[in-house]
Amino acid sequence: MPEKTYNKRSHMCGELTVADIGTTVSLNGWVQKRRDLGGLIFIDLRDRAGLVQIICDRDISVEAFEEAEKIGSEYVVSVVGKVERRQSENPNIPTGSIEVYAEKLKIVNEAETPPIYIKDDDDVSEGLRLKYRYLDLRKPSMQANLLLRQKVSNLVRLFLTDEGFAEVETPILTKPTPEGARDYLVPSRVNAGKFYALPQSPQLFKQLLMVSGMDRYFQIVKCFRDEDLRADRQPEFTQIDCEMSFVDQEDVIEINSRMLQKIIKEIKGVELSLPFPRMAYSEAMSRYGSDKPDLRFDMELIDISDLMDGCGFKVFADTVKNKGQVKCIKVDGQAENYSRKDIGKLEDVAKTYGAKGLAWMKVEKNGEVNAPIRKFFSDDEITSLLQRTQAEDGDLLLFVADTPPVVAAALGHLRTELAEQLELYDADSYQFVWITDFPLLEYDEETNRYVAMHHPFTSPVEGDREKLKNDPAAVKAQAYDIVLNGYEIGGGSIRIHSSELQSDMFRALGFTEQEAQEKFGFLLDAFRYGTPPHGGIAFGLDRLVMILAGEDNIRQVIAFPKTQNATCPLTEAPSLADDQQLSELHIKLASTEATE
RNA sequence: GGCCCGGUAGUUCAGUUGGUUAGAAUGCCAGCCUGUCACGCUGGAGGUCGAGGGUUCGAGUCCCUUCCGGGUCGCCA
Repeated sequence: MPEKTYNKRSHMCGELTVADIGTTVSLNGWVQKRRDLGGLIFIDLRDRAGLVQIICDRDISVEAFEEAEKIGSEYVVSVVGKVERRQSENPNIPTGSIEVYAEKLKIVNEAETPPIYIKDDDDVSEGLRLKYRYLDLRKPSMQANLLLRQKVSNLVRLFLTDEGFAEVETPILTKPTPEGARDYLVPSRVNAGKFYALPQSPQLFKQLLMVSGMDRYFQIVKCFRDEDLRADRQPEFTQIDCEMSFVDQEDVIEINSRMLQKIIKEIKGVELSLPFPRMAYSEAMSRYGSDKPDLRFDMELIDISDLMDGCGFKVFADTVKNKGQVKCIKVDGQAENYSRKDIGKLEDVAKTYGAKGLAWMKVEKNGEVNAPIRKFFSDDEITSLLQRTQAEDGDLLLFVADTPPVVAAALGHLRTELAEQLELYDADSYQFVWITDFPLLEYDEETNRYVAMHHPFTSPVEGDREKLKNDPAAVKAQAYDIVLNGYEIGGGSIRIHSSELQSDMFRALGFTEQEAQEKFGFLLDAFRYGTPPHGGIAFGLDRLVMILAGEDNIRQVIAFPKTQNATCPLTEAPSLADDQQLSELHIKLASTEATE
């Protein structure tokens, strides 16, 4: 047997403690740092568990010392030595009370100087980090995030399995789904001119599993949407996907609330009480200007439309006359701290969401209202405004007048922007809220028809079935989103389980019988053979883990994410296909540029 | 598709109204150093200023185009 280049490992570096003093250990890891004092060499050796200091002294082993003189950062080395208490402790690392005297030291593999620093408090550009992701993932924080992710997945698997859910895999090569996000298409070689799509979610399959009597299903599953990326959006992402038979909305909310409660308990050690708060969609929009309100702080939107009806400020009065809204938020005690320039920046935020401007008033310490628009209002109007807003001396009021959706979006985002600036919430708190009673449909100006707000398989609430035919906009859905700290982390619905109602739904969406049959015929067929009432939910695992990890983008909790261009700097995907491949797939490129 | 920010040494950045040979820190290399832990000291190497074009006597700096990264609006049932 040839000698191995490394010694069999006895311990992980980061796991050694004072209890190991006196024992001889065998460690394998990467060289975080070498400190060469001339006659004495210190090495910080790193593995997944952490760092430990190795000391190389000629008096212990000349061979080990001479080997240590050759090593550089990120070399892979194998060390055998005795654990000793340190002469002077290093309180900055968990193993700081001990060190290992190297008796044997082997260089297992050399390393080029890494292009990025392997340490947590780096500020290397993300493009480089992704190009050298295998180095980036050596950082303790990134490893911790991946391990946290696994812990959450495990908790979910255990919990759902205990609750009687069966984990079933569904196809990745499947049928394009209209009515949703853009699909990733996969050409079929065997069926010329035809395409699979990657699933945006296993929606239809999980419903079919209910028809087949699996009763309770879950899957931790990759989903794909060919849409533009954001800090919390990747084109491929992971869902915790669940479906249950013979349940209503309350059942789904109950069981999933318990699951989330357990996750927060196990991961964060925080005991949240159930039930989580609920809020109707319309209430969330009117009070917080968002269907994913961050309830860690107040600063609610205050409707002053009625007070502004016929007021002297034409912008407000006209908005109200034209069926618009005037709303404001009150920023407690910040009148002094926001200069005109600061407010100008807030106005830019509001304008991003379609507001034409941002009006403001400052209530001075003496109770006087200071604002460029003060002159347009009577004293009575100011009095009732202050009364309505409960504004006190030193408060800042910010107003937006526009259509209800613009007012909601502008003030809603301003609210969260201000909360961030003013640190109005505890970063370690976890505030869940279920948003319910969504509209079933919304009118799409572009295509001049109604589209499903959730998806076309969502059941209307019991009483609204008839309205589907004569007043579609008024129909409420049995749909629910779960929101955590202002992030939508999951959503679901009770599904339609009768083929008649499903047909009515398709009609409301403007599908002909034939179109419905072409696109979803297999589902409608299945529904004819005895379908249980069913419903479910899907969570965005990446987002959930992101929040639990305290990160502000999901790339930090995904091992190999894509850039904003949906490319992978590491593998350089996507890439060109050669002519042979294209011809096998019966594909001819329209643009010649891409073939160069 | 739109808007905003960024791209200068391996890395993170500075670089004035356009003007000498583009700097710093860190990393890297060499030498010295037996208790360091952001080791220290001395010396050294290292640049297509993202790319292309233009204005100019002269461009890292101004203009145009383009590529890349990030944020965001639209989009994401």
